[in-house]
Amino acid sequence: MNSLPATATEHERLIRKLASIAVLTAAERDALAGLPLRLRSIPENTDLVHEGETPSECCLIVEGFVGRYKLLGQGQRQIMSFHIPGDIPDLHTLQIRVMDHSLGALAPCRVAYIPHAALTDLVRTHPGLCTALWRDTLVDAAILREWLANIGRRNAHQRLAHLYCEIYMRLHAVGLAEGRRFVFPVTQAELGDAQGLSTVHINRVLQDIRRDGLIASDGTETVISDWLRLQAAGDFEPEYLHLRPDAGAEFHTRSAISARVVVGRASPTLT
Amino acid sequence: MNSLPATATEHERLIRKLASIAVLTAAERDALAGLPLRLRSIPENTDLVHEGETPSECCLIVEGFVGRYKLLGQGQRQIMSFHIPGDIPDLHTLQIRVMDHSLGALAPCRVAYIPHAALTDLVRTHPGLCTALWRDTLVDAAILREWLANIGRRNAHQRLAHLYCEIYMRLHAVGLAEGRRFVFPVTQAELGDAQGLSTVHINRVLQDIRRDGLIASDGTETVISDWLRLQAAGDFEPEYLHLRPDAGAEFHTRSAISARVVVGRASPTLT
DNA sequence: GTTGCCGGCTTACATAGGTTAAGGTGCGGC
DNA sequence: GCCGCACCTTAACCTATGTAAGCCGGCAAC
Repeated sequence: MNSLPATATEHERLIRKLASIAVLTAAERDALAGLPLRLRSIPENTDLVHEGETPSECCLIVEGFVGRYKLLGQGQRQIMSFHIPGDIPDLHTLQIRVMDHSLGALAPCRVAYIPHAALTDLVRTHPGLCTALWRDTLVDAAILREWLANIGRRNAHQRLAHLYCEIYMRLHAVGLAEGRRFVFPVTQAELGDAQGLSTVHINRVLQDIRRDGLIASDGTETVISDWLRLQAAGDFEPEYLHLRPDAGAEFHTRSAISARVVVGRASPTLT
Repeated sequence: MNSLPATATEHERLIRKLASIAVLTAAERDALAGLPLRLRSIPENTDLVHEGETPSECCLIVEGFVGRYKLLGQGQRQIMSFHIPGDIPDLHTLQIRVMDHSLGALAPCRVAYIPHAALTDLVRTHPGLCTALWRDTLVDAAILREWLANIGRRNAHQRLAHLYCEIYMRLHAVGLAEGRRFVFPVTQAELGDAQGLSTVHINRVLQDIRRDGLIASDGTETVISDWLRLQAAGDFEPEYLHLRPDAGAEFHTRSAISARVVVGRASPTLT
């Protein structure tokens, strides 16, 4: 339950996300800002939606961290994507009614539910938003393809390095990274289920990567210690994220980040 | 080059495919039948489109077999999907201009190119087709998710069994399987690149699967010898394909298939 | 303050699948 | 009728990663 008042910030999350992958007109931003939202808090390790359901609303993640996963025959779990604030991980239910997988909160979340009807109205009256939302589902698929390549053809060290690069860039693009620092509240077991590895091996490799000075973590936050070497280690090339060239720039002015940057001379440019 | 005359059959392929995942009105079928197509023959091992390009047409596969792949840093290749006649594997370029991967002919193909402009007109005038095409890209993504689970969490035997189940059902749904028999013109090296395995291991496992009497092949054609055990071996559940319940039924009347069914008492029902 | 649990960490051992290399087969080209 | 080239097959050996088990520290519940 836990109903919270809907303030502008929830809509802002969505607008930021869509603006990171598409150009939005003022009218389109207004239309998005007018969407009816029903807010809820979701505790950790709870499903937002699960396999087999045919929801009549979509979930906009406002705060927290969500994983898309399937449970397989032998009790194994495969996590197929991570979702961050601004994402609508079940947007596809607009077109494909029945969920073929589940969405679970990996950290405590605030979620805004949007009725399907409101979204279908929106895309009917604003073809540009139809394009933007379709595009969003396609970017999701592009990320999925990269994950497939990651798991299919890269070794454990490359996989993890690649994943950290991706998460960092996506958080950065919606203003959720400060310098090279961000929170990524995922257990080693979850990393294993996402990467097709055992938690023991995740632990081994994570330690290697930290020992090599590529990433560091102080409890809740993760820091990229050497962005260039991390990209090289992960064979990472960000084109597949299809971010607009300046995505996230507005959240990362010199003054905005200087306050909390702690490690290194982290510059906000991403090359 | 090799321009061929456009007959009704090319449009029919597309209509069959979309009808397998969505309900089409007569007007929508007509609109699809009116699409301008530019036909070409593509030899084996040739790219239809490749990474980095920004095509202004989409490719409808009329005949043959296409693979979507990426080349990774160390010269490895990951095949991310197989595409069959009726598919438009680069439909996403309508919304995301630049290709982040390549499409290559795994067998000699006949391909019909459709100008982006014709498709954007189509979706503007026929919202139902916009829905159907969006849905098509989402079904593609659903298949991709299943592949991720396959590669991430299943062993080589399960992966291959699962793949054969999927290919069979997809071909069946568009009328390209005869009983339990179909052509799947893919080398063991390509299977390896699709499944994240070496070709040596593909060979080992394929022989096991044949020895166990799950599939058989007589040169160019593949036969599913034991559909129930193959599904069990692959932990296969077809919901993720989001096929309409009767997809393919019209191509598989009793008389239509009985002529060429050879192995077992292959019945066309899929349970 | 104690208890219990979860998440991180370690170790010892086991195996699925990779690598390399070589021989076989069929087929299109000359 | 032979050559060369894809593709398949087999073998020997190796290693990345899995499995099973247990320890430790922190934190929430009582």
